[in-house]
Amino acid sequence: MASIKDVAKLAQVSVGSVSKYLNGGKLKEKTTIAIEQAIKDLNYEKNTYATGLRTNRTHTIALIIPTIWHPFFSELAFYIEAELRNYQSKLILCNTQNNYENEVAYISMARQNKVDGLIALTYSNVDEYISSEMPIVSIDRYFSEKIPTIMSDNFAGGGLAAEKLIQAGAKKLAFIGYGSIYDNSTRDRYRGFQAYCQTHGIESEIIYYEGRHHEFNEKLPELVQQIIINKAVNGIFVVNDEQAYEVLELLQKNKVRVPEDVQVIGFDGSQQSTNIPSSLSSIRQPIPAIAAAAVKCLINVIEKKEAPLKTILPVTYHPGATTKE
Amino acid sequence: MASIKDVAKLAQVSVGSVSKYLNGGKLKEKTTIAIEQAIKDLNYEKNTYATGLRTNRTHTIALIIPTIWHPFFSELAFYIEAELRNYQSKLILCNTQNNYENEVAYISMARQNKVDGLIALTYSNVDEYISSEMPIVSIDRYFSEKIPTIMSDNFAGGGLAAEKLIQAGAKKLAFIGYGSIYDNSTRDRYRGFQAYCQTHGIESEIIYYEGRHHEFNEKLPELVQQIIINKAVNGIFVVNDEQAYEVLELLQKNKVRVPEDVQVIGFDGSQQSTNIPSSLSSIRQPIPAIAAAAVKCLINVIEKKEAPLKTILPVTYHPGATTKE
DNA sequence: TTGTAAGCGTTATCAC
DNA sequence: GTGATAACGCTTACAA
Repeated sequence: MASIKDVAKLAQVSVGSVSKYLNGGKLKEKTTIAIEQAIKDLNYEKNTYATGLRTNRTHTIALIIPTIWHPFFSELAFYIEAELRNYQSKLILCNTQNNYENEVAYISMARQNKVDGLIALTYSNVDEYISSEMPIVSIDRYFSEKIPTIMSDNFAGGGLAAEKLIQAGAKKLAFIGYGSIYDNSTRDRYRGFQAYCQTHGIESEIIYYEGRHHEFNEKLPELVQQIIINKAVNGIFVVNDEQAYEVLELLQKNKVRVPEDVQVIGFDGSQQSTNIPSSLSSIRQPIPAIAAAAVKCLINVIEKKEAPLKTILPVTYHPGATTKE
Repeated sequence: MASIKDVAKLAQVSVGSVSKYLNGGKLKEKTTIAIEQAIKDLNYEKNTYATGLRTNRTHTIALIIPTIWHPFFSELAFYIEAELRNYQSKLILCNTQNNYENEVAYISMARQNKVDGLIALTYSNVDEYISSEMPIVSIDRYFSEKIPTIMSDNFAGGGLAAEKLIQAGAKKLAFIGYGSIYDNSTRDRYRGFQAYCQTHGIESEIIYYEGRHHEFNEKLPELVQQIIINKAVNGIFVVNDEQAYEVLELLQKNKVRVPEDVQVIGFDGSQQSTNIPSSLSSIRQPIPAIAAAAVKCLINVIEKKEAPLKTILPVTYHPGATTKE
């Protein structure tokens, strides 16, 4: 592997000049040409690690998500990676699998100088590991005053779901969902939902389980029975698409027809790039916009420029086959 | 950020000793304790870039795929990333978006010392960019004698699809698919299919389009009409799940009932980690095994140990709602 | 405009 | 066992 020294020698100039050339400095045309020729001849490529060691900038950022194996996160990762290319930066993928140790390990990577910064989507309490030194942007979860956060307008999304269910003829509504203690975004979903119902005098149930995914899933059959049988609910807003599919299945088991008897709206609306049919009505998060905002924000933090502490992006309603009309 | 020098000074030993400690060498107990204390006090972490510069090993590998925003690739990436953790290595995610320039850019990353090796899933003709110096493992595509390849048993999968269609009562079969000129894996799918049909005296049509995704998609409506209307085919094996969904949609438009009139089997069978209902019958690739084999193989190549040049892994049939019984 | 040389944080090779 | 020290490939003053 050719180094900058080899280039300098072949071009008969100094390493300083080659370095200047590589970093866009001004040189005599003759020098420039000689260097370019030498680079070509030697098939020279800059060693990232030497540069990183010297400059403390690696043009690599880490994306921390629960799992890439999920339509929402894979779409998000897709757009973030694409966006990073505009900044000549690479993406290190970190699946935490909701494992606290994994999260901490990945966050400490930043301290080892492996990455310039972090984009994190986590619901664990990792605050203490996030030093204020380290450039970080959070998606969906609000950490503290100092960490810029990008999120969808969950509150408005909740309201939109209620509105659409009512417009579609539902009379009695319910929200079903869960979230961690640190998760404000899912709370905002039902708060928006609730606010809409109160303002418009609509009967509604709120079922919010504070805890983990699988615990919630265990309770779900009972909850669904409850609101359908006992409460005569005919419009359900579910905290996310994944759980909405779960609810749909349970409704089917209970011989409830969707959308004839009960209508259902989910949240996320991440699409398959493939055309796997997605029939669920959903409140769609603006994933490309989230990705763009997160990357731009992080780059600004890294370069110590101004970055907005809170970015809230509008959601849209995406009708499917689980609502009428 | 504390460096090894700071640790040495605080522990009142030399940097050499600290380095030896960090890399598992033997030291007097007293020295060890002093170093451990200093590391703790200073919150010291090794600088990856200095190590990388010195050792030419970065514990980072790049995964090159068309797009992470696809169930098959996101499942693959999930398992690869998880597997890499066993080797203390990180994953850089590279979406080529089927763009040749992107692929080349990512491959050249390896030469810049940014990654120890590459796991590539690409159908472009990037051979020339892949120097023999660089550790690389290919998934699904066979490059050359020198590059280890991991693939599913596509040939057997094709045969399995034919067998299952026949078992389910189909009488006249067809294969529909496409692939790039360099793509042998999709070819093997129909070859296995064809071989089964010939061996068992089954009437079959093979439609294989050599070219790109979107071109094939344009032709698809015509092709489907052809085999349904003119050829009276009642069992279709489609080259992958994505296209199979496309075919299902076209059948529906043509008022053909699935599976009553025509049965369909896809290929890939990647599941959603979420429970989005997947109703397509499919030949499932063993994604976790592919991931494990690819990582192990790459690590061996990097460490200049023996690695198998060809690994072929068994597929399974995953019945859904698009076949009878 | 160009060259020289120090130094980034490690590892590794020597002596001691 | 331990301590100096050169070297990895690059950037960046500073000198020429």
